[in-house]
Amino acid sequence: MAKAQKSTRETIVASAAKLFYAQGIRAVSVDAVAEAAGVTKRTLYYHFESKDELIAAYLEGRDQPNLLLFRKWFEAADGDLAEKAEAIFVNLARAARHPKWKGCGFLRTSAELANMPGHPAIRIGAAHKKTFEAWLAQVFAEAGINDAGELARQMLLLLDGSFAVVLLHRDASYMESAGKAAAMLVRAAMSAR
Amino acid sequence: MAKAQKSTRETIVASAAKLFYAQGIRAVSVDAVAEAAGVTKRTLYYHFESKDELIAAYLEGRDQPNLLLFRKWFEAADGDLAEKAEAIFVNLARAARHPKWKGCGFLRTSAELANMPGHPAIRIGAAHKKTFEAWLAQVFAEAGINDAGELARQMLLLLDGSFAVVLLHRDASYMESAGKAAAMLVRAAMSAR
DNA sequence: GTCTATAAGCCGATAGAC
DNA sequence: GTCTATCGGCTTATAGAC
Repeated sequence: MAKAQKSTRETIVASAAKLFYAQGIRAVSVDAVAEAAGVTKRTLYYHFESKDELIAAYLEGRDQPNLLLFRKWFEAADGDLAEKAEAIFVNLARAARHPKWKGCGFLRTSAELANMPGHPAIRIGAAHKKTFEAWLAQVFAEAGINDAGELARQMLLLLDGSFAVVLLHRDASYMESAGKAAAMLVRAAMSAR
Repeated sequence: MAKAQKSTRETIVASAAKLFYAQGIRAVSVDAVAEAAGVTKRTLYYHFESKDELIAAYLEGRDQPNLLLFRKWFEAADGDLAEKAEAIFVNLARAARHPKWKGCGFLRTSAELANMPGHPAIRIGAAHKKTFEAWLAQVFAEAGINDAGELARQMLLLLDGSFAVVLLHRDASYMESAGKAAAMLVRAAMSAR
């Protein structure tokens, strides 16, 4: 019952996540994160060696929650494999219509840090997407689809494409188009099985 | 024969484009752009009211060249409609393997400026993608495809998805997967025509 | 572990001369 | 139209007290 009080470190990461996602990595200063967390900058630098480490901690903290959400949407959906796959996009479209939605934090960070390919935050983002892709591939393979890996890649491309396009146009209906395309590709793979 | 010498303004935009694309908008200072262009900051601010205006000019200058490249790739490809569509992805994969490739400047800028939805640079990026989508829709419609608009949207999603995913993983083979998915969707639309 | 205070430098933008 | 010089503020990160 009694939930452990958040540690200072967790408070800082939570504030960083909120600000980095809302405004972007380079647009948010360490000062702003410290102030939002209610600690001084000195305390923040006691817990994190650098801003880069804080960025990495922000994305690290989003990895599992995001993956679980996608799985939940998939598993909760009725219908065949194509409909369950499409459900991810439909749910995402609903989320994207919220005014605070600003795309995918992993992709936006990798876009912002494109000139630092080895940055820890980019590694974490890449690992996150690989985990999602591997989960999809497993689901498709268990359904008896032949080239499950390729289908998983294509669905990932549609998903990340919809993140990018919806962010640019602020039109969540692109996510529904992506879902329809995904469903069509799944059906084609099912019938070729 | 005699090619007009580049105006100061053009020189500045060219330097800005190089630096903004290579390093990101917020990572590049106005000082750096001025120095790369070989002018003082005062001169830069004579030609541009603000950094935001300079960012907009950078993307404005990329609009037509990028669109023309995609059209060229499409038109130069042999084969049916599906193969011509796939050719865009194959050519893009080749470009993406160049070490200086850093994704799509329009999408990266929109990711970086996600907290400023009305920013002129985002408007220019959105218009650019809409023009591309409209061209695709026209090509598909002329081929007699029923829901040409929806197919164009799906292909745009695959294209922009491949920009994002290839930038994150530094693995251009995702573009070839996107191309295969696009070809499959085009073929499905062709046979349902 | 958390504080106050500050270093050392870079940021976007501007003043005024020519 | 381009220059030199500089503004005030913000940046990441650190020193040293408690």
